[in-house]
Amino acid sequence: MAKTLRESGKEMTAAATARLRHAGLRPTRQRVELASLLFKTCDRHVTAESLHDEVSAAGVKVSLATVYNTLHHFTQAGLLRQVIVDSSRSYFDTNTGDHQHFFLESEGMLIDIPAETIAVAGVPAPPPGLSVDRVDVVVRVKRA
Amino acid sequence: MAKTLRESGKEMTAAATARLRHAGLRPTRQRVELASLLFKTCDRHVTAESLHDEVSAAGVKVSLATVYNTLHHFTQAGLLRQVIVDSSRSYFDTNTGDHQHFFLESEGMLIDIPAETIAVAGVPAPPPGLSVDRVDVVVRVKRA
DNA sequence: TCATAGTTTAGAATCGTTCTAATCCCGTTG
DNA sequence: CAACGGGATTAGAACGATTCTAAACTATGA
Repeated sequence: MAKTLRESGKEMTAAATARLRHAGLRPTRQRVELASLLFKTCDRHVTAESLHDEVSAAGVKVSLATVYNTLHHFTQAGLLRQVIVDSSRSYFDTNTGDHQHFFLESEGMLIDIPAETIAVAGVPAPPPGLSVDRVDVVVRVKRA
Repeated sequence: MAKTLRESGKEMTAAATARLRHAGLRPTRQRVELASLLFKTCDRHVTAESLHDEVSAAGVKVSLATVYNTLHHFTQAGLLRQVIVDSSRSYFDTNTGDHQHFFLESEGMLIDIPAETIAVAGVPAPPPGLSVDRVDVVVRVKRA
């Protein structure tokens, strides 16, 4: 038997709520809405503005400030990862595992590259007093 | 015989002027001043603001807008390379060759990693219609 | 149900950067 | 060497992304 839209909506909400609780975040209406959108599908890359547009288009009223707050809270809680590829916008990735990215600057598009396919060798020891936090690889691509 | 300050100043200016001419850039007073500072030593990493502070501290009057214009012109001319490691500021590197970076975010500090020491293997073919422009590796480091 | 601490919000503020339009100056020409 | 023409410089306004503020709201535990 196929699920009704209402039923799958409820499931989403329940899943999002559980995910937030598990991450130690209070499941407010706004966070549940945003989490539902973000984690409905896998490997999403959003900016604050794109997510705000999306949630607005879905007929839900959430302020842009809350989208920013939520993205940061989700990131701190380990639900998202911030990707730095552009000096004027921040991207957030729903894939928090070890992986890298293709970046198509002209369209602000990110594509995941699984960690297994790429290997970085020969990273030198950092200067004394410093330790490696993580190694980011960005493969910048162009049309044609 | 040691050179006087005035003599080395003149040499700097002459070298900077030649470099600008060679790059097809009109050697204005401001560009010569900025080029002298940038290329006096090797492997510098500056932001518009840090360079503006530096040139101002040297007692030279150059507007911030000109620093931005100049950094972009130098980059287009191949004298500088833009480094994207921070979603809120742009860094410019006087080393335009193939190499990578350590980035100490807490202090906005960049350190070059020679291309030879680091190797990236297994970069997959980009999606159809796209071609690789370049591969950037950023080793994010922390204190202690 | 109540209290409280955490959330949300509109709007102002901030920051880095770019734009505008007036002025300036480098290099060429006469 | 003076005049010219177009690129370069500039102050200040404008801009876009993000953060802040302070007031209103709400999830949660007692």
